[in-house]
Amino acid sequence: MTGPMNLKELSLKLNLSPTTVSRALNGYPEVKAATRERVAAAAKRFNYSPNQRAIRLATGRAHAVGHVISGALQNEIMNPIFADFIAGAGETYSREDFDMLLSVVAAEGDEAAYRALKAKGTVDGVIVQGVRLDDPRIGLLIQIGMPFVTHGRATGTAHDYSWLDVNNRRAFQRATEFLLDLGHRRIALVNGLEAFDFAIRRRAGFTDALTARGISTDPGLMTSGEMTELSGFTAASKMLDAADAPTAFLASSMLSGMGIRRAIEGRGLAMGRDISLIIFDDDLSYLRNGTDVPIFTATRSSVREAGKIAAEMLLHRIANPDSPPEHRLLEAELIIGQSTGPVPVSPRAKV
Amino acid sequence: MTGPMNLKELSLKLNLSPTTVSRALNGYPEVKAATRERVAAAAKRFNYSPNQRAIRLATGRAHAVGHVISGALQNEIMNPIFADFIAGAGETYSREDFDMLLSVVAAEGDEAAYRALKAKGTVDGVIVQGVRLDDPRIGLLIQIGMPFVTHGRATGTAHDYSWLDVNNRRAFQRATEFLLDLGHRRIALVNGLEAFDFAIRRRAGFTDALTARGISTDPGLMTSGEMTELSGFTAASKMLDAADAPTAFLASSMLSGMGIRRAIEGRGLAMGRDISLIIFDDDLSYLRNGTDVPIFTATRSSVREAGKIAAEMLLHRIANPDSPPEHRLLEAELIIGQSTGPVPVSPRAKV
DNA sequence: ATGCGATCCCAAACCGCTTTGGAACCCCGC
DNA sequence: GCGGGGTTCCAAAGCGGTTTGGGATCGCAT
Repeated sequence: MTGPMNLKELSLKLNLSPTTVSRALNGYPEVKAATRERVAAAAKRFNYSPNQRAIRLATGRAHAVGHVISGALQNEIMNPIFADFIAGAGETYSREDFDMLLSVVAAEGDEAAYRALKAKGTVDGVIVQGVRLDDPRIGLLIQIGMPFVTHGRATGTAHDYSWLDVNNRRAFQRATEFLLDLGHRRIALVNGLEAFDFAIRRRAGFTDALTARGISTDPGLMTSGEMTELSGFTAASKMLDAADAPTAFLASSMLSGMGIRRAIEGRGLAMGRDISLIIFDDDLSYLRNGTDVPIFTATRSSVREAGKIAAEMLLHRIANPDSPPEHRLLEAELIIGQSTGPVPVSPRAKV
Repeated sequence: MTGPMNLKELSLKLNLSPTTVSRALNGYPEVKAATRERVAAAAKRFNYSPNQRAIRLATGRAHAVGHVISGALQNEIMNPIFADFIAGAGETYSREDFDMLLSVVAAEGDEAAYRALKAKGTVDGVIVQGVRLDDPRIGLLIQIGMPFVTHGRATGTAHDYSWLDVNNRRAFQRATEFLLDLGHRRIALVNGLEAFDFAIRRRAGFTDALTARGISTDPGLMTSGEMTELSGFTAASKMLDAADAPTAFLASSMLSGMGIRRAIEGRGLAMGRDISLIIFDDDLSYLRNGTDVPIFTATRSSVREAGKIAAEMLLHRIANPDSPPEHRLLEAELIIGQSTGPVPVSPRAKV
């Protein structure tokens, strides 16, 4: 016995055929209960675990799903969000005993990557992250017949497909309304890159809330960029130094929110008193919004949980390829922290 | 022709045996150049790409490597570092056409995960991240005969094994010396969790430099914890408010450094003038240390690059299982930014 | 012509599992 | 005592490649 125990050896020891042993272990009905137990016991005793490579060839299924991380996303803030999303999805996969394949490909190499996954047969389906406006990947995956679920919707796509998304529009609408209710009128939006669909929806929610109250949107109060601490800092700095500065900010991420806080405090102002701030909190496992009491007022939705659910949807889709596409829209909750307060009565002193 | 083209079909079209076609495509010498070209052309024309499942079974190799993310690491700052490391490793894998398997397992479930990877034969080797003191995984992997490379060394292990590490000790020693040369004498260390080996080495480098100059280490100036913004903030706040506060900080991560900066600036002090700060910069793709000019003085070593190299080492190891273990020690470079300066002549006013 | 080593190609075994199409056996009713 | 219907098991044919062990064919020296 050189290599690990295999089916044939095991069946020899049991004086059974490989067929029966296989069936016993896989729960097929045509095997006597007593035999099944005998087989199970032997399998455990000899530490038998079936060779996945053989199973995959025999069944024609990869028992694995792929996540393609394209270069376009590597350099952006998506990265830490990806990490948590993947961790969440990974939980589902281990529970269901699926493998997770990560493909890191150069920018614009994603189409080839999906085609390769299909041709080589290494995965049964894929999860698409970082969805853009009218994302071409959706059409491609439908065309090559690869099951998939997206995290985020693609505005402008005619196809029907399975997606999981957080209600970004509603989240930012509520956050804006909350600030309006506190008396704020000059509210700034520090958005993520508006090449991504989620950012567009967030802006829509923001402007929705403003126009509903008859407040005109000011282009000088809306920026879009990578969601980093530095970009948040520079965007907020510029706005705070301008005439008619905003009294409140709405930030698309925790990291840019941290930059905005620095800009606020660097001007001798107090966050939550002089200037209010609401962030979108992806509930990242290493970027907690405070320990007990939340620091930032935030619209929160766990991206890790999203990963978990998206993976479940995909596995369901793989098991039932002909079922109609599913859609899941998660609502973000509004968490009241210490970064918001009523608009100051007297306009703050200019710096 | 229902499914994708396979070897047999292709060989029929070419009037060749599957053997010859296989050999032609895989570059074996016993096939005439003309035939080889004919085969290659046909393969391309019919869009043939060999079924990975079949290759894996036939060759007995998985052509994949695994990364096990254990629960112990999911919640900590390791996470974003992991992400970049994995992205780097992923580059190597795609270049070499290997698959990367990510297993997310519950805390303490990692041993079982490694055993399962071995038994099921889904990977040819693994990369071990987040190495701890005398890490038990090293012995385990040697015992079950799974090729591996670690990112970080495990002090206290008797085994010889392949590792890649950054010279953490030297990096922190140099950083400390740099601060000493600037005249600082009260230097604080805000370290990562000292359950991890890298943190222990960093502390060693720190104390090495101090004692070499005859400065005694002050336990009140050394903390260890998760490398988050908040933990950096609280640690620095406490130290700055104490009598005999430090004039300089050495932080184990960008994130905790950002927290320290906030504590400094929140006290009306200027970073780089009143208080100096050096961070360890993992050069994370979404946490850049400034765009043009570095913000923080830092010891920098790209964790992404480390991932790339570690993956290369592992693939080499898989291809040459009997080669002796390799060791790679990367040196961090000292980047001078705006967060350090000579110690202030007059002790700063107490807050 | 004959022998002989290269060169080029092929038939068939094999990797370790699943799955199809029976076979053997038993129980039962008529 | 025999046909029919369950139950329980098995032999063998895949899955789609790789790899072993030759078999032709050819050029060339003998």
